[in-house]
Amino acid sequence: MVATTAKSRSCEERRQHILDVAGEVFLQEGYAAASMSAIAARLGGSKGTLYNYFTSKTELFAAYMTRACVAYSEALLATTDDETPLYEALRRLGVGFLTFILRDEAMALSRLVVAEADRFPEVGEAFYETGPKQSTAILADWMRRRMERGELRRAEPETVARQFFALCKSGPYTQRLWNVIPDVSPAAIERHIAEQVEMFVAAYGARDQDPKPAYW
Amino acid sequence: MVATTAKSRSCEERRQHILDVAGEVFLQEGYAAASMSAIAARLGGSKGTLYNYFTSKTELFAAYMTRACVAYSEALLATTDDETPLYEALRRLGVGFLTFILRDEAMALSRLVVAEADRFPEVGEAFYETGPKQSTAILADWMRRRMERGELRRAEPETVARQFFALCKSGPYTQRLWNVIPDVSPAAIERHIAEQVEMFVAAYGARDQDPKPAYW
DNA sequence: GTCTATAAATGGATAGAC
DNA sequence: GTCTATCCATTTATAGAC
Repeated sequence: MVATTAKSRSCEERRQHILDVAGEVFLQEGYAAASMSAIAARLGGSKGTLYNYFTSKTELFAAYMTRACVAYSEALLATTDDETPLYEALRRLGVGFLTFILRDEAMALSRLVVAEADRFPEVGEAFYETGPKQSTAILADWMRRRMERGELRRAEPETVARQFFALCKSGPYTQRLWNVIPDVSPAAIERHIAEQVEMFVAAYGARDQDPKPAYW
Repeated sequence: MVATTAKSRSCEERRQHILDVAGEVFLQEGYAAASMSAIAARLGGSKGTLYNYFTSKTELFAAYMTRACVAYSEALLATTDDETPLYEALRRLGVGFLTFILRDEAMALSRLVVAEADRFPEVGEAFYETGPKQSTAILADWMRRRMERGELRRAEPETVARQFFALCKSGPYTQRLWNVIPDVSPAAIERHIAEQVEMFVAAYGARDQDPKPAYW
């Protein structure tokens, strides 16, 4: 059996590899500035091959974005559990979420979605459906269980979940989006989340239960 | 005295007019897809003229963006006053802010800033310095005065201001950024802000003062 | 200063050899 | 299926007439 190079694998594998490479260029250059020539060059192949897998640049872009958005959404589910005390659980959730969306790749994807949502409505749609919508639903469920256990005041769980995410995205994340700060240290993430959890619990925490730990 | 056409005014006026027209194209097409030819065509002039005022496309873009960001920031100052009761004042602030950033032009500018902040660091910088930074400072001052009057709990005013803005930007604004909702009605704005003010006051409102009005 | 015309390069997309 | 070569439109930027 002859050894196969990375290029001559199965059709589906090669297609996925093209999406990987195209994604790098799209994330770095943006849709309009990313050229099929550049993608083919980085791929090591030719434009002809590219057009053999995708009939146009728009199709290639849409294919990459939908795949990327699905992958983006599959990371938050692991951080929610029902045993950890409220303060610590919220802190972990916030740190995990903020760390995740602050990765270079995630930032670039967010920028691309925002930039092209107008001209490619299916991109914004795919991102929302697979990312924020599911994350919010998962967190809302978690909030609802904490409410039923009397740890949080009764309120609309969806709204509460959205507010928590919004608070996490204030500060460092937003400033990174505008590129006014170069990088965010883990310590800065912890500090920011601590502030947000503080406010969140002040608003929704049940008064006589699960008090703020003494070591805070 | 001969009548002057719109084109033959003073050099500075003409320059400003070019920035107006270029801005329309940049906001609609994005930086990379906006061509100097298209701008010249919409201007009614020629590319030669364009290059007489700006030596390159990047210079034209940077000039437009810095001007646009300055204009963007001059709208929030009017809505803060110290006499209105807390609930009503926060509601007005929130509705005014959200209405402002939801305008088509403001949305397009935000998209462009986020999209190009990486490739044009001065754009993100100009936007932040003239917009969010000043807005936050103004609101923080206002929050501090409310704290001194005992209407809000003591806390870091800057942090509190950022949190309030973040809450306003959750929901409808974010969903418009991703283009998953077509438009936001004034009623939807009021409803969203009411929810956010509710949470904000629950977190920071002084317990025994300025209670939530009965008609809420 | 503003125009027309054009240069020089690059874009997306295709044809045809192998 | 993948390559080389090429078409044709469009891009940024410039040259030169008026």
